Amino acid sequence: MRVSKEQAAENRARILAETARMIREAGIGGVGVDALTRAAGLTHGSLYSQFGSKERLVSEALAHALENSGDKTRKELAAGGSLATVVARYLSPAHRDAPGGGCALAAIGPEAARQGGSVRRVFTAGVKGFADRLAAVIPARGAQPPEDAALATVAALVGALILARAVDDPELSDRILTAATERLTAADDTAANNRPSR
Amino acid sequence: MRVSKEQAAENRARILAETARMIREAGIGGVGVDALTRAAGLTHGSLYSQFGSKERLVSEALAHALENSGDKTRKELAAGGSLATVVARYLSPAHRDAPGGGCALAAIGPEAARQGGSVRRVFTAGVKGFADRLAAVIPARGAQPPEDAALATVAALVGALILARAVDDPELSDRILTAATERLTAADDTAANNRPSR
DNA sequence: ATTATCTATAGATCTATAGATAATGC
DNA sequence: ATTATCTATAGATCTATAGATAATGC
Repeated sequence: MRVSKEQAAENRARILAETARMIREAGIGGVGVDALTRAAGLTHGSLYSQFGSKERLVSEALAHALENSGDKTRKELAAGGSLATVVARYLSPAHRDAPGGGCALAAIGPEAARQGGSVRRVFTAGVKGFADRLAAVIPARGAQPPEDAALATVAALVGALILARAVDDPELSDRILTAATERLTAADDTAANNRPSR
Repeated sequence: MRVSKEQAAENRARILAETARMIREAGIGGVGVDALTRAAGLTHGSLYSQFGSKERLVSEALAHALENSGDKTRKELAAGGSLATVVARYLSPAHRDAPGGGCALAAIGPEAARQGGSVRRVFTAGVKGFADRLAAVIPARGAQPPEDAALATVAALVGALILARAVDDPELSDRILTAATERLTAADDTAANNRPSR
């Protein structure tokens, strides 16, 4: 059953969107090609003519997910948001409880290290992109250049979100989020503390 | 072929040790019961009489791995080490490059959130234990109680290790480790900066 | 007699491929 | 004629169970 060019493009977009969601929810190894294509209303056979392999589909879906997250941050900052704005959203209970639409870095983290080249490439670009965006708004602190401070901040954000999701104690989970938020936004205070008080 | 009590205990210990290593290297979903038992020189059938299920084996192996890591930190601190000592080891290239013997929190992170109750329980205890150990040596900073500062530190450590392992750019990987190390050990400076200089 | 381990196997599920189908787009 | 999708299937691999085996420990 052939389908119109637009229909095919729509199908492709739907597979990508569903895959982006499902791999963040279940992990890359946690979903099979059958579940991925079925979620888009297709059969698994069609995946191979469109993407060639599961890994290629996954790397494209990962890129899709990271672009969406990047857009979110960019818009937030363009609208006058600060580092604290981004941190507050990233470490919110809402983000913790909805991994399917959230940060892919925190969703697949260690699994990414075990994937093929295309997935790792996309993941690496995602880390760089996130850090670059934060570097532009990060307050200077000590001798550390903003690029390094931004990398450390990305790591702290990802780590806190991962732990908050993994622990089975809701109170501890909340505390991880608030403690990391305080720590990351107290950077402003630190800079202020180093200046003479007014 | 029955085997002596001691032999059986040895076999059990060997399965646990191999599983602890293999799940940190490949993830929980990344190794099957056949590979796990074969690494200990047994067949997969024997696993079910000893542990009953893969999940039970995995949660015991995870506990084993986290105990070993805890011992490492405890010894370091007992020998006069500071927070900086622990951070330097945790964020060393050696730890990054040897996940099989390293921190299980960073090795299975997001996957833990998708596991059954016993695995999540052990993981949660691991996070608490690590934070407790660090809280005892963490320098006071601002209004944040040491317990919260310790949680934020654990999150930053885990996140940095995960990202350093996942990116495929060796320079970026090193920079993530050094940037996070600086950020976490600069806490001492911060406290010092808040005091009158001598 | 008990039991740790092995062998054999069931039943799912996984990725991938080959060939058929049927509608599009020339 | 081209091609997006489906059906059927191959070949691995996965977790788990049942029953046999053979040595221990009473």
